[in-house]
Amino acid sequence: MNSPTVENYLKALYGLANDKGEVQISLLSSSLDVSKPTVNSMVKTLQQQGWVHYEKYKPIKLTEKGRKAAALVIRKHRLTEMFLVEKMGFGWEAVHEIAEQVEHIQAPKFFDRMDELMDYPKVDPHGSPIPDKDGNVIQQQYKKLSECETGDEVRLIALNQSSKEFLEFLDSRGIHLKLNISIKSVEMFDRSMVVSYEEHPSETLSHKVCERLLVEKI
Amino acid sequence: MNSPTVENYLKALYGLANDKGEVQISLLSSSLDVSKPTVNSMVKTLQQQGWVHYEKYKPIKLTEKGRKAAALVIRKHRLTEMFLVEKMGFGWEAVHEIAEQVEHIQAPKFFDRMDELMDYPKVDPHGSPIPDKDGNVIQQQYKKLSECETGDEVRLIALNQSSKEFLEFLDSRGIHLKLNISIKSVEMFDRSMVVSYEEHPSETLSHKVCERLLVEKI
DNA sequence: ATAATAAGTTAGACTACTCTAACAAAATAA
DNA sequence: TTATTTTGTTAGAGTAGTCTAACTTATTAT
Repeated sequence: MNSPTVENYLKALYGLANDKGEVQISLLSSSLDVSKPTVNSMVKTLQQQGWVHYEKYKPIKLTEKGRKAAALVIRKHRLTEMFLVEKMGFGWEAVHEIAEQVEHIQAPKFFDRMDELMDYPKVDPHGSPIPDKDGNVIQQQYKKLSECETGDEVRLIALNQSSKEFLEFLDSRGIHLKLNISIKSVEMFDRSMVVSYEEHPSETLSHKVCERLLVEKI
Repeated sequence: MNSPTVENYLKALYGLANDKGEVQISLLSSSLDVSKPTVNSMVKTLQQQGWVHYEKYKPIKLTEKGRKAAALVIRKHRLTEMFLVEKMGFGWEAVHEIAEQVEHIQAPKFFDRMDELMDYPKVDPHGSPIPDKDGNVIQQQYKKLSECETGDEVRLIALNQSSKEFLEFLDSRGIHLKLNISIKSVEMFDRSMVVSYEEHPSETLSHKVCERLLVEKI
């Protein structure tokens, strides 16, 4: 149906959209690691096929059809990641690369079966929500750990931009989803936080790290 | 690494090779459903890349490098088929289409993990051998049911050209791998066979069917 | 042995996706 | 407000894989 290339453009547009749902050509270009002229011509094609709204010199915006198609690609990606972790025993840092390929498979039954075998998970191994079959996403309520204060008791529910390196860092500190964290203190100087959790009575986390940990108060 | 297209050409060449390991352009053309000029030009490319031996007007032959690469694609295909049946609950008639896509994924760990989870199966759901990681295949000993005689007791170990329709036909008769079959009689006229197995005291199988059932004597 | 048929090749074109070089428009800063 | 920087566009080209039309070589049948 859609080529892997088109699916990748849609997925990127979905993820890069700002509050107005708009994306600049240069952002898409750097994000997909293709040249701006390539993006420019591809966006014209996507526009003709009804995936995006686009006018010269204006930012790109997904159409409703495009938004839904993008969500379904993300659904395939996140179901795959969850399957790889839950049913195949991969670590959460290893699954993104494989899912980047598996997400382009055109076989709804394959993904539906994964979904069924996992008993319809709501989130992927990084806490990101899995869109439903109609492309609807349940947006969770969370705040950044960096926005919390001394004395707060929180639970880790998702991650922000989870790169392989970041995930390996979290592994090394014994940090995982659903972990309960107590904030011992916040350093004024660099906004780093001293926190405790499980067998770790005192760990210091930089502001960079705290911004990527998404939590709920408990 | 290799494009899906190249992987498909290699796989087809492997499967279509005659006893000398040779394949004609027109056979590859009809098998891949692309035109002969397309095959002609693609084969020149494959030759330059060292996948095949090829000279104008001569049949195509895989090089050792090509043979191994083809076997590894087939390995990915058959591991996937087995995984879909054993671990995901698909029927043997549904797995080929999905495996056709999954086989092009470039992630050795993914297939190694399937292999491990299934405890290193030797054959796929249709009884075809799964090549090992070096591309070596253990060729099984079998004969066609059509070559057997009245009174023979045989066990079904593999299928020949298992199309979706053929597999559904077998399902409808309760025929599955490892089934023990007794040959009651062979009809001279059309070479159909009357056989019995399990709860089926008498079933007639056409010569076409019997040619595709690969068995061993017991 | 020649005619008919099948198989293979060449030439030229097309689509999808990509690039670089050069230039134009928009946004930002002095 | 003008100069500078960033962003976006156009033009032109390239690669992988595909096609049809026309032709040649090889095989098969008479």
